[in-house]
Amino acid sequence: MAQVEIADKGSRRTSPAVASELLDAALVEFSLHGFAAASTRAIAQRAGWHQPQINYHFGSKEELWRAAVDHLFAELEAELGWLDEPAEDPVAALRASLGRFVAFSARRPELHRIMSVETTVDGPRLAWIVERHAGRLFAEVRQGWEAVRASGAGSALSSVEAWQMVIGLGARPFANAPEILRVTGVAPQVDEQRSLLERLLGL
Amino acid sequence: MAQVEIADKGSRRTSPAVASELLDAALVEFSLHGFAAASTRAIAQRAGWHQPQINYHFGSKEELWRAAVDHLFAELEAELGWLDEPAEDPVAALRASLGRFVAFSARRPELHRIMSVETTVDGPRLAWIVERHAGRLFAEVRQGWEAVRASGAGSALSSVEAWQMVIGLGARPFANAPEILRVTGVAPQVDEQRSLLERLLGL
DNA sequence: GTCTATACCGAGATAGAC
DNA sequence: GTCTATCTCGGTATAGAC
Repeated sequence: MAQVEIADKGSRRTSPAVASELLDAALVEFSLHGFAAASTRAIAQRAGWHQPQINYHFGSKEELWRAAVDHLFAELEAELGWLDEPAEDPVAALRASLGRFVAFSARRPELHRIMSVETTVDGPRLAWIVERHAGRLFAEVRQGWEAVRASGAGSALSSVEAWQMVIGLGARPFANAPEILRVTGVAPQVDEQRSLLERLLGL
Repeated sequence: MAQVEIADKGSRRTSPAVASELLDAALVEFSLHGFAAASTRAIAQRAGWHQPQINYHFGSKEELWRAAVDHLFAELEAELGWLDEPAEDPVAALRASLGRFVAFSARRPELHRIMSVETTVDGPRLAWIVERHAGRLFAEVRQGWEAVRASGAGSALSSVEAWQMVIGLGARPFANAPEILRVTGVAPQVDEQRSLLERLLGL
């Protein structure tokens, strides 16, 4: 194979991008196998570096996980670009955010995979991720949905129901794409999931 | 604590239920941590037996996993009680099956947890579970949904979309209940998820 | 068939040369 | 900062007494 799978023995490289490359590799491994089953050796190998560099740059596997999740949510929020929108037309604003969220979920299935695997048991990582990221995300969705409903638009659904639909139909299908493909024979598509959501939400 | 956490040292028990008890414990551990991260020690301890008995009764961790999944799907299919229904009224039949599925998913969140954690990567366990169980389940749902649509009832959705909704809104919320509770402040309820699904599906 | 003891392996973390 | 070598721990599986 032409691709380098691991740093050559005896060779010595230097790069300011080590941490960044380790983060990207960590996201893939953590999302595919979960925190406990992912190995720092596999992460380092995927990034083309050595395992002890994880401890050097991040201190521990747990801190690497937190840094990777921070990195991923930062990417999502940059794409959503909230906070600055004055929301003149709440329906158009929510439709736009929804479309960006579905596209992001398809491009970065790691986010929902990590959420899903790390949130079946109520442990410290769940508490951390909700307090730091997911809670704020839900608050934004709830606010957007209530604005839509107050304007007279949207289906007769609570914000919790709307949230469940966004996650269950806008993110989960891409995170579990291998399953859906094998079971139904078709892979989920961004446009179809988005239009399904818009129809069901009445946007 | 009154509960025995592990067999007492030096004591010696015998039971025809060893395998069954190990299966139940395995379902909990596998669903909470995934196949790789679950440990056979923890499974045996949860059941009150010793770790080598897993290899004695099942041969390997992998075979224990398959036996546990078989056991779980058998429970589901017994509850659904398909195959014998002549489906005179397709809407009533699907409504009834849907209600039973949602109730089962709440009572046994292990099923969707295992599906979710084992189906993000397209490995041998995904192929096994789809060919042996999930594929048949989808075929039943598709058949039921197409009968509903042919009778003129139901929302204008494909059977794949209906399937995604059943999983995403009828099973996932209970599998990830800790997350939903922390994020939204409310725990998913059987009646609410069922009525939400019936509304959206037009049943 | 149940149990103790242990072989063997891969994990995360660390020491220390460079 | 990067790398090799290694420590320690916990994992599955197995051997063999009972």
